[in-house]
Amino acid sequence: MIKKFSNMDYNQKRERCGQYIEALEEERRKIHVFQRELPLCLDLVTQAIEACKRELPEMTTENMYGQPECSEQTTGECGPVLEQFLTIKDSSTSNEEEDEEFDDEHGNHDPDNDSEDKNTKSDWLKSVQLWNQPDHPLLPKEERLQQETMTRDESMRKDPMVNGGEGRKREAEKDGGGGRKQRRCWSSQLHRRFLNALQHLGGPHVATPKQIREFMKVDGLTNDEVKSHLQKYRLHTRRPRQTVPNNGNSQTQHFVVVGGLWVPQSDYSTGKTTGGATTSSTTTTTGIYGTMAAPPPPQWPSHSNYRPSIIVDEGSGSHSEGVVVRCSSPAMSSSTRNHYVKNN
DNA sequence: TAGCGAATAT
DNA sequence: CATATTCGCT
Repeated sequence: MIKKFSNMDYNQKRERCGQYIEALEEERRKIHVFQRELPLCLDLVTQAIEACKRELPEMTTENMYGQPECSEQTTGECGPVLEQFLTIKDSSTSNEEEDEEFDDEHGNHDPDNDSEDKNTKSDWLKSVQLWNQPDHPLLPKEERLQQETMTRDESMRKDPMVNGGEGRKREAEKDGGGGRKQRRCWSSQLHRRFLNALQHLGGPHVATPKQIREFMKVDGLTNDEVKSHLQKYRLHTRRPRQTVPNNGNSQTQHFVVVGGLWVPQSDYSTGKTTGGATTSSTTTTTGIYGTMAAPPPPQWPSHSNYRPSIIVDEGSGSHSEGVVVRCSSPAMSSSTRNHYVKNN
């Protein structure tokens, strides 16, 4: 008798807890958009979720969240994350092609990052070490890896020189200017840092190569490389429109301003309860470029795969190193670089 | 001079 | 294509 009752009670409890977790997860999904503005908030919710889950070991162990935290370096303690992110592709030494993709949580498909993660096989077994500088005069220093979701697979990566050998040295100075620079391969890690930098600096059009480079804190990375990459990035993000035959589904994405942030309407409105995938990232051809936010041009192209995520505001004062605090109100464009896109 | 962006070269 | 390098400008 009693037993049965308590059992039932337990079940009820479990159910309630499950619901609670669901609710929390939903909240988390919502605020995920503001990840950069409210990192702690996100963290808190995440932790709450995890705590709840721990309490219910018996629950359908759908461990969706590997280890959501530390997705961004935002908070100060992380400090400058120096790593050897660079990778010089040496045609022959195959092993690159790394894709580690899964920085941000996996459990929920955030429409934003989603575009980035997709097409990646996320095998990242090979991963590691982007940009080997066999020279290794460079910093052996490295902080705790940030966006590593290393749970038990942290094994790899972090061994900067395990890959194919190749004893290239940087022929920088002396040489006098004969040889071209090594082709730098922007690994996804590196690119992600780049993206982060962009976000924190206010978008591809306001961040300057130098700032970006400094923000990334990737050793060995030069201004020119960043500049070049930025250029490419801008070109890609410029107008993703038209290109795709626009399959009749003129997705009128509306963006609205929330607390100074541009955000796709569908992201925070819609009372979607669980399904997550509101914005069916349609034909996001954007690939890795898609993740980025750009300052909303005077009139945003209504139907484009190009969706902004967040324009920094940088409220969290980690160590600001020249972080440009910029409010992304539509009216902002005026002042400094008022020419984003020369509307042609 | 340094930095940026665009154009151009590889 | 994705980088690298050059060029013109501020």
